Order: sequence, then C-alpha cells, then structure tokens
Amino acid sequence: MPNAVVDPSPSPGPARQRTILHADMDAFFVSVELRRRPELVGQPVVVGGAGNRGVVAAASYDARRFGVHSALPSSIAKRRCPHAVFLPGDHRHYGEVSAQVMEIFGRYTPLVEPLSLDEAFLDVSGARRVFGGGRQIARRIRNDISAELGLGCSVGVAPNKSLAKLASVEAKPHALHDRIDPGAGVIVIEPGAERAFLDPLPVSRLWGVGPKTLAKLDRIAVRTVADLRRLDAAVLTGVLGANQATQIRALAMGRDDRDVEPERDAKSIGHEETYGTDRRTPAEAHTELVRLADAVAGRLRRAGVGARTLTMKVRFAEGFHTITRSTTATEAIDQAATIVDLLGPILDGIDPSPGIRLLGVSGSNLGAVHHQLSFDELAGPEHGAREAAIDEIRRRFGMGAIGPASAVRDGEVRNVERGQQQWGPGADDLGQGGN
DNA sequence: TCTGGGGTCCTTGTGCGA
DNA sequence: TCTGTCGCACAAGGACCC
Repeated sequence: MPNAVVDPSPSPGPARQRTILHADMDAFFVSVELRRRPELVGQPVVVGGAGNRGVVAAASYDARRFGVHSALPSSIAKRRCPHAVFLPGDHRHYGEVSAQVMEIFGRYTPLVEPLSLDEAFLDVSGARRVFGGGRQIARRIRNDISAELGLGCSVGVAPNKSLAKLASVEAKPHALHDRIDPGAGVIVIEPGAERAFLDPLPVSRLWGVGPKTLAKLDRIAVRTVADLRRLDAAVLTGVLGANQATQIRALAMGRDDRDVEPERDAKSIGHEETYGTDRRTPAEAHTELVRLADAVAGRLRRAGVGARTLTMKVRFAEGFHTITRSTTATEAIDQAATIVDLLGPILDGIDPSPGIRLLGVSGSNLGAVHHQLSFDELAGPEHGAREAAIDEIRRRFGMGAIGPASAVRDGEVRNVERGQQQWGPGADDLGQGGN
C-alpha cells in the first residue's frame, strides 16, 4: 500500500476535533522472540537480564500469570516462576522489527510519534476521509501487523494523547490466574464519554503519577480519577506544587492539548552500566570511564552533534545511593579524550572504595561541533582523523574491532554498545579486580 | 524482593551580574 | 560603598516514562 496522502497541517482553533491513536505492541520483545522460537509458545517466557542484577524487560502472558512483569528484578522473577525460559534479548533485532511496525503506522498518517520501540501516537485526524474513522483505522493497523509481522497490537482511540494511551491499556490482553483474557484489541473513547471512562480508574494510571506522587495522593484519600477531579484545586496544589497539580488535574478532566510530534531532536545522549561486581579502585573506575566516554563520543559523532554539558553518574553499592556530577564546556565536544579530560578529575575526587555498582556518562546541551586545532593537534595527525578512522573500522568490522587500550581484557575489546546490556549485567561480568 | 538502561522534564539551590 | 533583589545560567537531584 502506498503511503497515505493526507493533510498534516493542524487546523487552527480549539474546536477542531482530533482523532488520536495510541498503538502499543503486546509483550513486544517476547512476541518477537516467539516468532523465532515457536516451540516456546504457551510457555512462560521472560526477556531480560539474567545476571544477579538484571531486570525483566518483557514477560509473556503465560509468565505474567505467575506475577512476573517488566522491571521486576530477575532474581524475584526466577523465584516466582522457576520454570520460565529466560532469554537475553536482542536489542538490534527488536529495532529492526520496530522499524517495520512504524512503517505500517506511516501508511495511515505521516503524523507518527514513536514513544519507544513498541508504541507510538498517531494523529489520524486528516486520514479519516481516506481510511474511515478512528476505529476503522485502528482495526486496519492491527490486521496489517498481525498478517505481515505475526505480532499483536492494542490500540486506543480518543480525542487526545492521554486518553488514547489509557484506552490502549484497557484494550490489552490480561493474564488472569487461570487463563489469559485476550482483551478488546481496540477501545474507542468518543468525545463526550471522557469522564465516564476516566472516573473509575485508579489515579496511578494517569501520566506523571508514579510511586511518590501516588503516596502523596493516598495520604489525602485520593484514589480514583473521580476523587482527584472533585478535589479542591488549592489543596492539590498544596500537596503537589502548582506545576504538577495543574498538569494532572487537566488529565483527570480528560483535557490534553499536546500535539503528536513526529520528529523530536534528542536532547541528550548517554550510556550507563551496572556491574555484576562492584568497582572499588580508582584504576577500575577510570577504565570504565574511558569505555563509556568512547561509546558516548562515538554516538555523538554518528548523530553529527557534540555535547557542551557532560554528566557523570555514580551509583554506590550501599543503599543504592546515586550522585551526579556535571561540567559544562565552552564548546560542543565529540571526542572521547576530551570527555575523559573533563570527567576524569571529577571521578578522581570520588572515593570508589565503598563499591561502585554503576557508572554513567551522558552529554547534553547538544549542538554543532566547531573543531579547532590545538598546538598538540597541529603537531600530530589531522584533528578528527583518528576518530573518523575508528568510526569507519567499527562500521565495517563491528564495535569490538577497535577500542581504547584500557578496555582490552583477555585479548578482547570490551566496548560499550547501545542496548548491549539493556537489562542489567550478564552473569559473566566478573569485574576486573585482580585481573 | 531489591531494584537496568535510555531518556525527558521539573524543582531547588547557588553564584553572578545588573 | 553597601545591601537587597531580580533574572539568568548552571549544577544536582528526583520523579517519571517505556
């Protein structure tokens, strides 16, 4: 089917009735794995980090029946469902399948805003005349994804993003004790039916209400969206602050005027790693910093940007305590050595002996890089030529082909690659102490 | 039971110049 | 010259999302 020809320009005026879809793949990572391994269909399957510090990325509905869900520590998941099959996950493959899913979305509207690999908002207001109403389009998308990719997808249809997202959750399959409820697949919230849909929902379902906010609301006996809507605005502001109070009150009323934004520039690029065993010496910590800086610099160059602000994150083993330290340079940076030069002294000021379980580096304040030659560089090879050569070698031979000398262990380059360790350290991370 | 990685956005505190 | 305050930028931390 050719790409849809629709008018992407938003009509002026608040009275315009929008039709927003939220499409969300069902147990995406697991479902993709089951396509490759059909013999596992019907069994509890978990994708995630299998190491002692890993978490569950996705659980099949058969695993969810045992109380296993995403973000659950893998150690607990194994206890709850010892016979589950654990798979390590394949971020690159999920990215490829995700692109196919997004291509299907794009057939119905150019206004597709991906939220992650497995979900997106679609503004189909301008596509209704060509493809039918929101429900019709939602069904067609589900059919396309099922027929072409063999995957399940749930879709919420509503006048705004927040409601569409809530509707897609309601449309999803549910794991019950004795069976799996397949769910409606598509749920439509018609204009005028917003409050009837919202009122009975628990407040925790609203965007922006996490564990902390939920606890605050619970203290003032606000448990459902109806409770929240009826609450005096001044009381809510007193509890949550003006900004958050205004925001979640609007959502509780069914109001959300955010547009679907197809293209959003990244605001930061970063990497972080949790180690299977803690790093306890300055030398170990420095080695990890070099690896992370190398990975972040590579991604900055690939994105064609540099970062002015560099932030280092350190999480200590004891108490899960985390600190961040940042520094802002006068110019945008995309070279690993410069990142190490800037963050190294900060790391040197932190005592690793209590045990560092996670180290992270990220760059923000992104912008164009204006390369300037220093005296050293004038004396040495052409500036940027070394990094360009490294990037080219990696493009042709893979990330492990070349890397910082300090990242070499047992004759292998231990580079950091995006998504490589998405769900925690592997069981084989033994640290470097004494190696 | 013990908590990943990649992000965004917000709040609060502080330093600084006008 | 001293003091207050306003706005801004930045740093750090926290909450939240998938």
